[in-house]
Amino acid sequence: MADQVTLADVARWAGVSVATASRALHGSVGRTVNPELRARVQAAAAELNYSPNANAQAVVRGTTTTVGLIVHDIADPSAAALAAGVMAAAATRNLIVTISSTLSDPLAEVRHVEALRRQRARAIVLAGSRFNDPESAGRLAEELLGYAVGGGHVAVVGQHRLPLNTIAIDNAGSARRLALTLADLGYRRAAVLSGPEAIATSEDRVSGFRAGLDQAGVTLDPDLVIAAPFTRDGGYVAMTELLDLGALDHDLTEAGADGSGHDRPSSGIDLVFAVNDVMAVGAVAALRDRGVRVPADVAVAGFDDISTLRDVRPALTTVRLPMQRIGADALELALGTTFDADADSAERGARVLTVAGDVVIRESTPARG
Amino acid sequence: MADQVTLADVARWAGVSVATASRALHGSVGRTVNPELRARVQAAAAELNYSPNANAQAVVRGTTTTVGLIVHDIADPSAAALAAGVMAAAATRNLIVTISSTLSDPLAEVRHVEALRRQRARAIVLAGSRFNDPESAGRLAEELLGYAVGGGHVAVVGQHRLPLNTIAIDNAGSARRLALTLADLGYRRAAVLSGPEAIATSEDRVSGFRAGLDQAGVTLDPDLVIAAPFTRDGGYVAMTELLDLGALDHDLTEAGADGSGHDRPSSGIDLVFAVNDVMAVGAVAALRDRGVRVPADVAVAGFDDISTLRDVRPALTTVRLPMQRIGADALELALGTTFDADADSAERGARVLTVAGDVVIRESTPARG
DNA sequence: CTGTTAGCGCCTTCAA
DNA sequence: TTGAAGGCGCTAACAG
Repeated sequence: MADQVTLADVARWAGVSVATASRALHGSVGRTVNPELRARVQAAAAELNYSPNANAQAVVRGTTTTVGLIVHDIADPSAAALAAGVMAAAATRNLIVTISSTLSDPLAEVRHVEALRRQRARAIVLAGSRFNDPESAGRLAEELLGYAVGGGHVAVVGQHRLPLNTIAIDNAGSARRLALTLADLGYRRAAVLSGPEAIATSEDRVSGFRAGLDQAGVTLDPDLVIAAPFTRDGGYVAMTELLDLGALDHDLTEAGADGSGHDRPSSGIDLVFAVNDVMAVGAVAALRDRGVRVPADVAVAGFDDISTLRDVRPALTTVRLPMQRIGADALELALGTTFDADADSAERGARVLTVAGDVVIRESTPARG
Repeated sequence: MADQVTLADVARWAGVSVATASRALHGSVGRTVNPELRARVQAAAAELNYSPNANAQAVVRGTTTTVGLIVHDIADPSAAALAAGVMAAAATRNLIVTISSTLSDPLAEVRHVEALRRQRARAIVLAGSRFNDPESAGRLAEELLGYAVGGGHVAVVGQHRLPLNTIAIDNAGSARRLALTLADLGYRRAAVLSGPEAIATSEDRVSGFRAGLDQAGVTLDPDLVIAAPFTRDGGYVAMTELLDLGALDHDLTEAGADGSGHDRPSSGIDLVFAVNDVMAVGAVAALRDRGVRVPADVAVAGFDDISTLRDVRPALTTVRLPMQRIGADALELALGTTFDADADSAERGARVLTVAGDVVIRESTPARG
């Protein structure tokens, strides 16, 4: 490995002092340098293939040009959209973005904050799905607060109930409105495909959905809430389980058997709500594989309004969340506020932005007669 | 902003020297430290909320624990999958991943490599789609080589024809095989929806596809190759343009007008190849909006086999690329080899892995009678 | 305008 | 085993 070229090398080669070289290359404030010397320094730098050491700069300047983003899984389209938003906002400020995925490991979340803190990242945007795990939650809070007290800027996407800038996504309220709308359309027997119990986002959507149904006078049978991984395959498996439970039996047997013209007796479900679009797509696939028609035999709704899924047919009823925008806002929010350890949340200016989703009704949940 | 706690603070608080504190916390090689002292130091660190300064460590150690990944657009599912692979591989080595999107700007690619180089990133995985722009290509090569000569580890995904570790994706060959397979199925008049001309990936797929058709004795009318952005909407727009060109006219008018029973005369196309799945989906949407049935009226094929699109119907014929695996391999490849400036490509051990895609025929391109 | 001189926070010889 | 001191690459006073 060839040795790194340092500023001293450049200065020597150009016949100036390191101070001059530094000023010529990066221009100290107020200071100016002779054009001819500067040209010489720049030529030397180019000649020697010099690359300034950002770490050394960070040490002396006490700050970096890096921001950190922590997400659940970058392969999740929703997280990718958020990341794109953060990166776009970062680009306008000439900042570099470091991304890490927690892959559903609460401790990974803590480790990543810790790492970002060591790097002296200028800001951290934490969008890892919240976990319902008290221990890791405590350590996370500690780490985050330690970072913030040290002058770090933070924004949390999804409520962590911490005295930090937050973009709260109203999962519960949005799911509630979705449920109300669907009840209005005539749906009366729903099943839910939820994510892992440890993920609060999923739980909020389920409880909000249930609240909405309650409000509409529709009850949700607890046996019809199936937990599974947050993925497409999770949706497929959960839906299959639901079918094996006989949740839809009237459609496949009774309706055909009695031929009475009464379809969908109260024993069978008429609607499946998956806590995210990806799971919903998996559910639709499972239904199709079993010969169940959507929405003729059963309706399906999701959550997120993932753009790459906007073209699946039947078009999916869902709740739209502007993730890219949220990502950009999160970074701005983080960077816009400084943390003062001696003030309480409000005085300190920790701000909370609440984002509600838009219910989008599409083909997968038509009005029922 | 509260001031940062330094190692000196911790040492003072624990009543030891900074040297001892350093060794207690990170354990220098060969050196060992009294258990009791170490406990005291660790207690002090915890008490003071100490966070080691990774930048300072990087300066003195001359290396970091960061790897950089450069992609076209992280919101592109294909890139996100690659990123997930890189991150997974990085996690096993305790490395942090910095991601940046070039957003189709060739100069951004150069800037990002430059930034990563300053950060003294331990490795760079460059997967930004290659641009057919000689100037930026030259600067990119210069920057990349400068980084490699300085001891940096690099892997390039997609051939850059540089003496660097490369994971070559056989876009042309794969597209060729796709074309051959489709010709075998009976397709005779194809149109192509390509990406921006500056992106080599797109061009390779187009030329490979054309070569395959040629080999099968089918010609591709140059007027039927439409360039558009690499996105879903790009696919939609390009397909609309194609329809406005009258590429499908026989289906919508002639076939109905003459009622001769000869459907699909040689004047109309029977197949549309979009250079990636996302564009293909946009194309299908455009067709649907115009009342054209897929595959009954025209067949559609894509490229990438994006997992979230695996459930769209009709299921899309495409070429499968194992992006996640490629990402992981790319990082391993980069980290596994050291660059020796005084050797040529082969001696130096710059390795080239070629990955071919698998042609996957699905409902969108059934055999034609 | 330029050069000299302190550091920045940390690790690592080198003595003790 | 511990501590003192030098140095990593760079910037920012401070003189000249």
